[in-house]
Amino acid sequence: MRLQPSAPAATGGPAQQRRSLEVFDRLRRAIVTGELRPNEPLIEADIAERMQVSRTPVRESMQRLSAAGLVVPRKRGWAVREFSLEDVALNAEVRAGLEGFAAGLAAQRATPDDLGRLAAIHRERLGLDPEDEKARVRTNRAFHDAVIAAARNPKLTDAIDATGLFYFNGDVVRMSSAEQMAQGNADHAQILAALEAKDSAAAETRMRAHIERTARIIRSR
Amino acid sequence: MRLQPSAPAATGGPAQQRRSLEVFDRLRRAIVTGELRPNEPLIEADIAERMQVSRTPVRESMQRLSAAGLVVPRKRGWAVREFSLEDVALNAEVRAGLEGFAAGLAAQRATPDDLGRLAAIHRERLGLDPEDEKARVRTNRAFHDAVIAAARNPKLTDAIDATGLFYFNGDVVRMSSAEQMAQGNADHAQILAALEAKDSAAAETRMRAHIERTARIIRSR
DNA sequence: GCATTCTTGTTTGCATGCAAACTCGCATGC
DNA sequence: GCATGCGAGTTTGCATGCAAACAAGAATGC
Repeated sequence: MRLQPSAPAATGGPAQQRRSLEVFDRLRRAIVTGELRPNEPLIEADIAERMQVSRTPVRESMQRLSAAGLVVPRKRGWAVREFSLEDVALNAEVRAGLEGFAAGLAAQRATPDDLGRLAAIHRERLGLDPEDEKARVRTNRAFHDAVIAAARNPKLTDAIDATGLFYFNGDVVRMSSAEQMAQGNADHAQILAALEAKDSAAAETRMRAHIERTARIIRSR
Repeated sequence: MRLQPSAPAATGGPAQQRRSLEVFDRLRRAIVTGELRPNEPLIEADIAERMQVSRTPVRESMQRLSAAGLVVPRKRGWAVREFSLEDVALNAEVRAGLEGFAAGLAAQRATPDDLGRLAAIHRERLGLDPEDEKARVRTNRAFHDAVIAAARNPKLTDAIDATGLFYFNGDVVRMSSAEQMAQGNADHAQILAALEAKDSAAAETRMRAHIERTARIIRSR
């Protein structure tokens, strides 16, 4: 997940809300990695002590986490939001629509540079050791991000980021089998071809189908 | 804009974060209506006094406003985010993609009830006094909301809500002329027909075109 | 024995206190 | 005249205080 636009510059920033944002980030990470289990109640004083801050930054980060949909209000305080398989599938559907749309725009707007970058990522991916899970996830992300960036609409990028994730409380959904990886690469190749041909409709259709395939894999687990 | 999912039940709720959420809501309204001008710095103590609360709920609501993209961090504190015409146009593009996608899903999933509701809204709209600006805005919203609801994907609904609005700092973009209203109604009729025919592709295409038309009107102002 | 009220401890929501960071005007030096 | 440095006044970021809401168990009534 890309960081909120309000994240301060990495270095030399005004150190504005340092504690508050760090708490936000640590909690976010803890939730999406599953370290904090779904429905686990979040005790302010507890978190504050563990992170060596007062309750104030903890409370402020709760507001952000709530806005991001990662925690939900309880009668008293907050609890970790539970992401069900159904949630993930619904998200995947939205993402299919959004990323498909982005691919369609990218077909119209991608510069030769964009296309070169995409082709390079794709080539790297083809040469990958199938056992290297990390590299597979990274290059897959890179491919999708590059397509989204080529759509040249920052609002669209935000919207896609906001849908979040292909994980639910820590269990990353992965294209585990070798065939699935081959299928994914074939999809990417088709998408890339459509972008290079500036065929907007094809790019959209193929990206949508590519993500819907992933959604189906999730549903069938 | 629909309220955050974390909004408490209207009555009898646990009165949880009453002040904090009220401040959020009042500020949100003040920003989108333009009462608070773009780039206006937001002084905590000032707002707190005006709203008769302490700085704490003000600060908490800032976190939410920031997450919603309505305020941006300054070197010191926060300022009202400026929505440029360009921002609105980019948003409209995203919305065209999302609502088009929603219409496509709605064509597959709308119940007879959904279709009845939509037809009723459409009929009401046709009989409207063209001078009744409020009713036009309201029924237009109702039509779009009904289509979105028929897509039966709450995440999609959230994503559409999050893109926000057709206003920028208070200036609602309206289909001002009579022709524009007629054109809008003709679009709606076509969309409705596609939904009734369960023609997903047509519903998507027409909804997308309908919103892109609005975007073009915005751009040309 | 079961339900109901009372009691006590926890945890929140909000207010306030305080030091540090920044702003801006003014004075001083060149 | 322009730049640089200093100091008073804001305004923030975070810590802490406090009363009210809630939860859970003990005591009481039936």
